[in-house]
Amino acid sequence: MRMKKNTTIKDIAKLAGVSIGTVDRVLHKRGRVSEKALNKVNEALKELQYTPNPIARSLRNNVVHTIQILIPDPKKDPYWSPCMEGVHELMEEFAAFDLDFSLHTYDPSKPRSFTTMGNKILDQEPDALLFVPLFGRESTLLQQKLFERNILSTTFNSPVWDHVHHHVGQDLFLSGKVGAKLVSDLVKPPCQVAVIHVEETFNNAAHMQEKENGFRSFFEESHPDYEVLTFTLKSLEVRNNFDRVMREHPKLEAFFVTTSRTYEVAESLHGLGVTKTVIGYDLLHENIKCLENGQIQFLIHQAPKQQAYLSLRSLVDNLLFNKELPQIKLLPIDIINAENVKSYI
Amino acid sequence: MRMKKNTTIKDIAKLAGVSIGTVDRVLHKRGRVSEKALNKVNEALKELQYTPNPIARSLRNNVVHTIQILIPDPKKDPYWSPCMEGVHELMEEFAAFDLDFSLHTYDPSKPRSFTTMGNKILDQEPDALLFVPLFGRESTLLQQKLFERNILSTTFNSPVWDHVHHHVGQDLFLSGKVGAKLVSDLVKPPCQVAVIHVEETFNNAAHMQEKENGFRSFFEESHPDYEVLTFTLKSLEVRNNFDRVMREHPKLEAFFVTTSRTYEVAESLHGLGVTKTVIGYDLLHENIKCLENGQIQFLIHQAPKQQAYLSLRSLVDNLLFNKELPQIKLLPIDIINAENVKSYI
DNA sequence: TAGTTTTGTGTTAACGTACACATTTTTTTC
DNA sequence: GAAAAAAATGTGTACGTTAACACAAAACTA
Repeated sequence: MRMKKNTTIKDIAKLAGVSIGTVDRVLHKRGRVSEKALNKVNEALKELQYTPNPIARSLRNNVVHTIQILIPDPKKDPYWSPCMEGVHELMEEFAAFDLDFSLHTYDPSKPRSFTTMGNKILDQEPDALLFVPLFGRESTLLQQKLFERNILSTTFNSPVWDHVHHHVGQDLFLSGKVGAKLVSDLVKPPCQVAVIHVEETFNNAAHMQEKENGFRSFFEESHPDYEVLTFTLKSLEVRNNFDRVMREHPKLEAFFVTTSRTYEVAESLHGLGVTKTVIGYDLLHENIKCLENGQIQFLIHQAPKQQAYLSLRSLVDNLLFNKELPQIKLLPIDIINAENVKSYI
Repeated sequence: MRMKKNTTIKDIAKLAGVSIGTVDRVLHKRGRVSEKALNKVNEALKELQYTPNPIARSLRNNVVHTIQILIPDPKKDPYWSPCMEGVHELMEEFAAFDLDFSLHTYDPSKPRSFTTMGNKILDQEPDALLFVPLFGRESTLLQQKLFERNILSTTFNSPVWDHVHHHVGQDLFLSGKVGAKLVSDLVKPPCQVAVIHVEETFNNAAHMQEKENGFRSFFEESHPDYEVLTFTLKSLEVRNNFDRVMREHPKLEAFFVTTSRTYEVAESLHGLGVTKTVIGYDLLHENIKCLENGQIQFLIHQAPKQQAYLSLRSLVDNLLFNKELPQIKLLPIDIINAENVKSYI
């Protein structure tokens, strides 16, 4: 079945009775075309519904694009290791293209390391930068500099609150509500439930706060007979001092952990010999283990790998094929339990 | 912007001290190359890590590929309408390429209409066919003919059990287990729970049976104090005779509906004035409404749009860029409740 | 040894786009 | 109305891959 091929500038040129050079000048609005020719070309263009062939175009535009990537170090926090995978997957997929990737990491507990690496990257004048804006102030600053220097950029995971250009992530407020809904399925009122923020340093605060807001709003709006408490703990405190929390609040029935350290809460509870409801975030190895042995009931999957892949992909599609960069892409909030977890890994 | 470009056939030729023609003959194993030249080229190939530029290749291989698509008619069953979207999305994305798509539908309740359309498609000798193999026997037959005629094909949603070539779908057995796990979270033993197969005609039987098997296995393996009953009902029976089921089985606490007609069960229960747990499949409009007003607790998302998109995408990637066609791609089993549903639509 | 086939090799023309450059046509200037 | 300037248009080449083609050298025939 040899159907019609797509129309090319040659077809347009023939129909309009001009040369391909003239058609090209019309297409790229570079002037030097008489009004008469312009009209004829435009008519032909409309009649044949021309769409440029992106393949030929990118073959011709034979430039090496440099893309830099700046994400938190997976060695410091295993949450980021799927991002690495996503990035590498894309890099392999596009290995045959003239793209020059460089991958940098920063310490997720040290804003300074973010800024330092950011500046180093700016010096290299890349075509595009993908980064995780963990720290609000520092990220806004970087974003501004990128904008000034006309460097394309996309963020993922944590949004930059001031100047959002392009972002891939999740609706964190809604994510908190999802957690709340699951809690309300599992424990019945009246009772106390807790929001627990576990983090070495209380950075990434906005991120966790959004989740808490969503969580609380669910109960305030439609389930007032739950009492919601909030605890902000360091990782060490969870492991060593959790008995105090339980002694002081014996009526706590469920725990909503806003970070990937959910397993620490689950393990502490297990260590204390109590069986409570625990809901948290992310498919870390430790979390999955707790999920499977019943110490965690649900996890919310933030799909870091997909976030990294998709955000990088949109940059690549833009550079290579001139596809439009989407402003904000919100990924689904996946609910994970002991059964469907297998289908996610 | 000025880093090393990827190595081309020309670089290989220069390093090996031969012409690009010779290199090409080596790459495509078309003979007419002396042993000496072959060795030199192979060495150069290894040294420079050559990967062919897929863009230049597909520009050169300027053929119109015809791809036919055969899916159930969304007018007969709205479950299929996201598939349409997925297909159209891909078609737009690849509009600029020389691909000739044609979209055909069949009546999901009439195996004959599947076979008829299938034969019509075979007559056109397409390069590739994407189809939903709803009917086991008929699909196997079509699959065989496709194989004989060397027509590329991919299936999605329902697997062909005999000759699986390439398939995108979900693990239906696991899907049933997920439903069971959710049921066990919401209703406490001892009690009765029901598997309900709702379908006009009992086609697609294997599909539903797999889900039931998974569901039952969960309880048999680890939760023996639930009693599982199975009902196979026509849509009309659900609407008119559901009171009989409830009268005969007053201890039924939860319902696991294996098809997208979950809302019919939920609405019947609501009509009878009883509040029970209902878990089912798919993000139909009606199902979402029931989810939001509490008549359905959970839905399992089969991601028909993604299935259609990804399966078609793998065909396109193969034809256009010679990417390998994956044998089986299993998508995650998404759990949907009244909150996270917003993030999926 | 001349004539024929086989085998190895390099050259070249596409594919569709984009842009520099050459060439033609039109307009301006004196 | 001829020369110069400006504007409009056409031509050629490159991007990397592929395959048909041309041509030479070697290997066979008779």
